[in-house]
Amino acid sequence: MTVRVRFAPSPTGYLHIGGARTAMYNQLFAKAMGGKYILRIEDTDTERSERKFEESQIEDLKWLGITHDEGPDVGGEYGPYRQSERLHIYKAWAEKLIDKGHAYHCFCSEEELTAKKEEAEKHNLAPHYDGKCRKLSREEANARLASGEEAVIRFHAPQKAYEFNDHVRGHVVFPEGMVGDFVIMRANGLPVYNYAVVVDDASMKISHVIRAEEHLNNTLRQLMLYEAFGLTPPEFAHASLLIGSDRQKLSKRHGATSVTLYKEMNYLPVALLNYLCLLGWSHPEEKDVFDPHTLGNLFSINRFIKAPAIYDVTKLNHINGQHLRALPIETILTEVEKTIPTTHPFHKMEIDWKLKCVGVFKDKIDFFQDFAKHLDILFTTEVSSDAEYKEAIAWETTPKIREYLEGEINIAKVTGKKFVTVDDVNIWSDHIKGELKIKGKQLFMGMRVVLTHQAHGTDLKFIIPLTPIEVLEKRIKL
RNA sequence: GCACCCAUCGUCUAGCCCGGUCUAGGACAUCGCCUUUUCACGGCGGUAACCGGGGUUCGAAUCCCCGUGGGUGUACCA
Repeated sequence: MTVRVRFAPSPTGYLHIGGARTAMYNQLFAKAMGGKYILRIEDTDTERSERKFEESQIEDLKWLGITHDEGPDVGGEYGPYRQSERLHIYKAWAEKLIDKGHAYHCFCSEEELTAKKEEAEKHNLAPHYDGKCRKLSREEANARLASGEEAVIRFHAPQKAYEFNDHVRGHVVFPEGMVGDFVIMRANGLPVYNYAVVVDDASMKISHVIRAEEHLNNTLRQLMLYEAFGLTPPEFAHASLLIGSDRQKLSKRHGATSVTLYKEMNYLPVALLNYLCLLGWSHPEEKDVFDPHTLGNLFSINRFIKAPAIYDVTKLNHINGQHLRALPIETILTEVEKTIPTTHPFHKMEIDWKLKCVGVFKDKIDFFQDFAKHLDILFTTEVSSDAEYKEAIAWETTPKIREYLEGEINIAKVTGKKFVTVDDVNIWSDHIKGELKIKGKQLFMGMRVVLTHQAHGTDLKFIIPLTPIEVLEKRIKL
């Protein structure tokens, strides 16, 4: 059997991270099985659907590297891939259902329906449709339709138990009577989700449906529909839900939930994917930093976890740092430069200097934009106000260090040096140790405080050779 | 209300299907130590979990039942 899977978002907003995860699982599964991954746009909710959201979702998917084999933008032999363009199919299939007696037109008004529903709820009964219009003859229904009366098409739900084997939930049983006759075609001629999904999945030859657990209950209606059409349902895998720290389904109020936002915050797409992949699925070798795209056959549908996962950015940030550090130094430079203000002296430096600079600071950052703030130690002449700095500057040994270093820096300046070298720094500390007899904390902190105006920071051997001599000169005089 | 699903460190999880090798492993976070003394990276180590109760069994995180808690669904939304 050829594996065909799909991701079917509604273009009612930006791509949600939960959706991105589902899309990734589908694509990964298709790749592992040598199958096809299809993108279908479920835009039957005309009130909320917008083309711009479809476009932005496709763009975000592309940013994440989740590319589809068939879809509205790339075509394919099972199109169209937008539900709004498949209306004739839903209509035709609905006619088949009516012919076979599995569906019927329903003329009940909304008021009538809500009244009955409230009544049922009052008696603690399931608010199922009572089947009033089911009793209408075909002729009668057609006559009312011809007279211009509005009607929906309802599916005659069989009253019996259904069961299926879910790849992550196992054997799931839906007892008899869970749902009543439900609407499959609205009065405006548009199909309802549970129906459209079945028609599309069947006609697009979808073999496996991998989606989030919120759809588990929907499977019942879909099973009924497959049965009525005389079709074999696809295989199902309901992955656990992504939830917030309050254990509720992840939504906007939980903070950044759209992929677009992560893109704007400069997250690495591979890091987002990596983190999302691990929420509800585990690597067979227990790896936690990897590129999901390279998983290959390692991606197994058997490694989904049933329990919902709380989405928490802390670990995502760490993974982002891991992926960032693994990047070639030239790439980091390019990305980092984009985040530094254009007027910053960094941009005027030589390429070798920049590369060295990135080499020194990349281990300290999880995000490209964190780089810029580390640059202060190389350029600023401001003085730290923290207590440790004040303490070190007040030691009686510190002025001696300052005096000696001032001379050294002047010599360097006069000889035309733009930067001092690592060797210079080593010679300085040797001199201070040997001639000035200052050692230990007084030595290192003293040098640091005098040369950087800070009590803490990266190893002096790395930062001093990167600091412009004019900056050192200014600092030493203070 | 009813139906379905779920339940291992604070968080993500391994182990559960095929009971013993689990005094429950890893990662994030946190705490401590190490790396010519500071920050970071890294390394080492610590704190920290099988929801409760029954049962089956020589033996249960693993199998069964009940309870509790949480979630999802119950639309002419998807």
